[in-house]
Amino acid sequence: MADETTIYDIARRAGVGIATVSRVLNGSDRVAPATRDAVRAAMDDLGYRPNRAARRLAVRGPNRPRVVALMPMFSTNFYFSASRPLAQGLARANMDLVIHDVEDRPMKLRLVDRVADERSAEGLIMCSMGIGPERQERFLRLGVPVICVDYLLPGLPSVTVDNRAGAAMAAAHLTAGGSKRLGLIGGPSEAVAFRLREEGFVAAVGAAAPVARAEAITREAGRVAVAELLERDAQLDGIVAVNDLLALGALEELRSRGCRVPDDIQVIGFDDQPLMDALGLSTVHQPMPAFGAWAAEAMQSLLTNPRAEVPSRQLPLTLVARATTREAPRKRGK
Amino acid sequence: MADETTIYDIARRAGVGIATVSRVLNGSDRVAPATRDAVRAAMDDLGYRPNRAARRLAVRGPNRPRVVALMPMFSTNFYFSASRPLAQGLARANMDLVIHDVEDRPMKLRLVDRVADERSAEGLIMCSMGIGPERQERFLRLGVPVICVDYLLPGLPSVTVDNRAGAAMAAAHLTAGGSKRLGLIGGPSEAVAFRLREEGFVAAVGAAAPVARAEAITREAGRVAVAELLERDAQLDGIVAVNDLLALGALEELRSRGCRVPDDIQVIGFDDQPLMDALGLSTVHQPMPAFGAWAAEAMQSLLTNPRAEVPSRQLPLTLVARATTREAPRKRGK
DNA sequence: CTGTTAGCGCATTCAA
DNA sequence: TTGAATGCGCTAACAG
Repeated sequence: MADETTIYDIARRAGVGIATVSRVLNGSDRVAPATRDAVRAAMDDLGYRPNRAARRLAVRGPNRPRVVALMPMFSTNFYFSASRPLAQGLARANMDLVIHDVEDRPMKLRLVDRVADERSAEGLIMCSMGIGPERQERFLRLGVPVICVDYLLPGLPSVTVDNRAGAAMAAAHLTAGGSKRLGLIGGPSEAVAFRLREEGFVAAVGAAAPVARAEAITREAGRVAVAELLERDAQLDGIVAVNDLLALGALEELRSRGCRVPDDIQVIGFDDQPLMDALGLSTVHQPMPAFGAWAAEAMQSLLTNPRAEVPSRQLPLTLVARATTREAPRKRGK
Repeated sequence: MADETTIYDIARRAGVGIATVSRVLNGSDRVAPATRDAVRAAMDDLGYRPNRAARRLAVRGPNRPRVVALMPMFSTNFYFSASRPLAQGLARANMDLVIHDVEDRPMKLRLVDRVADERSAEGLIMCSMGIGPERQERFLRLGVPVICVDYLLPGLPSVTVDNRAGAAMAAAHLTAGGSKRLGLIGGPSEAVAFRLREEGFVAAVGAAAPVARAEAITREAGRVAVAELLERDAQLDGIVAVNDLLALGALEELRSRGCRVPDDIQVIGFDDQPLMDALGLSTVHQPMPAFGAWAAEAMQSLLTNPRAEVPSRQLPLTLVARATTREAPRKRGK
């Protein structure tokens, strides 16, 4: 918008030819110091910024594919764990990765439309979020593959886990350990994964079980949530949290109230993010790096052969029994 | 290299004009299905990939500044914590962030040269690593600002902490708590920050103190390292680790051997990465998000005004006394 | 519906 | 040391 000054402008301003401008731009030493300074002065005056696209086109720079990944980093450690293999996989395939931290829905739409409008990427990775049908259609027409990570979208390749089943598994584990009255700490409802886990829990335990939705993915929010749960039913003897941090917060609150875990109340989280083993939290393990690895591979094959058949994949969820539940630990206890 | 086919090639191959090719490329519906298919077939045959630079130039797409950040994500959680504010800050300033996970020195050099050769970025952020003088000079000539995060490089704006002082502070804390014989768990020597912390420790405690360098930044490596330390001096009663994960591993090993921490041996880490409070690890706190925030701001001002004076900044390190050391916790204990 | 013709902003010969 | 001319690959009118 504001940046429309070109080398022609500055050439005129400095009273030289565009070739000279180009020279100082590229740090050539075949320019008289005097003219160089004049050109630089002109550039400063006009607030000149070289146009990257034009430069690359002119130098016939390699046309490395670029893929942009949209992710709500806010939530958890999940994205960090998933990003690494993603970045490495794409790098190996010689592709650039642009990561955008999406804060809300409007921002998501803006970014998505931007890559479509500006053709700024040859591939799009949506993490934990969808993309409207019309936009999906648009990318299809543009020939820009879109894949989903941690989000199931019919018609698009995606990696997911069965969140419902995972939550049910967690509940069953507590029940097997002897808990009779379970409660759930849910998460912000914008996150589909949390909603699904909540559904899975309710389906398994019954609609009568108390549910408290944390407002953020923090330990503090977890503490608040258990408090709410206990207020609704002081007899609760089992807590399922849709996320490890929430479970950790619950744990802290319970302990500070003198509750013994897992003797009085069992607690289980979800994700098995790093260090949960050190903290002894029982949880549902999600193979986070596998999400990123799959995405990198899927994108690569899609960019190699646009009509490639990339099957969606459902990653396994495994229960990891540790110190906050009563059932005997099995494998994966690490 | 391999990708030199242009719309001219596919136009000829399909027996149509380049405009038509461009149309199918952009998903226009003003193309006869038959010709569309023919064009697509031609594109497939020739393995055509549109040149992004050319498209952007043609559509007069906005010339959003791009900054690439090189970081060795391998090491720790540090980069994750620092990346978020970086990404958000740059996004707010309307700049694109390309993150590269650098695995080793050769890779670093390749990437650095690439952004210089291809003029693929208007700004460069080096995390925890340097850039040779000649390359630095080259970027200067190209007018591409380079800034350093977690690495002190004379002549370049940088954010750092005083790693030496931090390690000394850690050692002093153990001493104040009564430890007489300290040992250090160092890190891989490629990482300058670890080297500096080691130096700081040695300077404070004396060259006679045992040092064991972990081969990786993992708890397992930490266990191995303490074992080595104890073998060298079974009377050790204080361990300083250059990183939290290493300290955690040490803690595990010590406990598994029946050592009581902090009664028999005090342990302190470095970084204060997330969850360290929950684990009760005493450590030296590093304001990780501040690194990213500074970088975003510095880069923005540099791109706004190339000749802006961006002063380097040294962030404060604070000691956080928790359950693995004997000194009474002060502020920041959380 | 489709082909022709101009640029987009810059790097680069090639002369001067 | 410098300037004029040419082309990079593609999109966008403008004719047909």
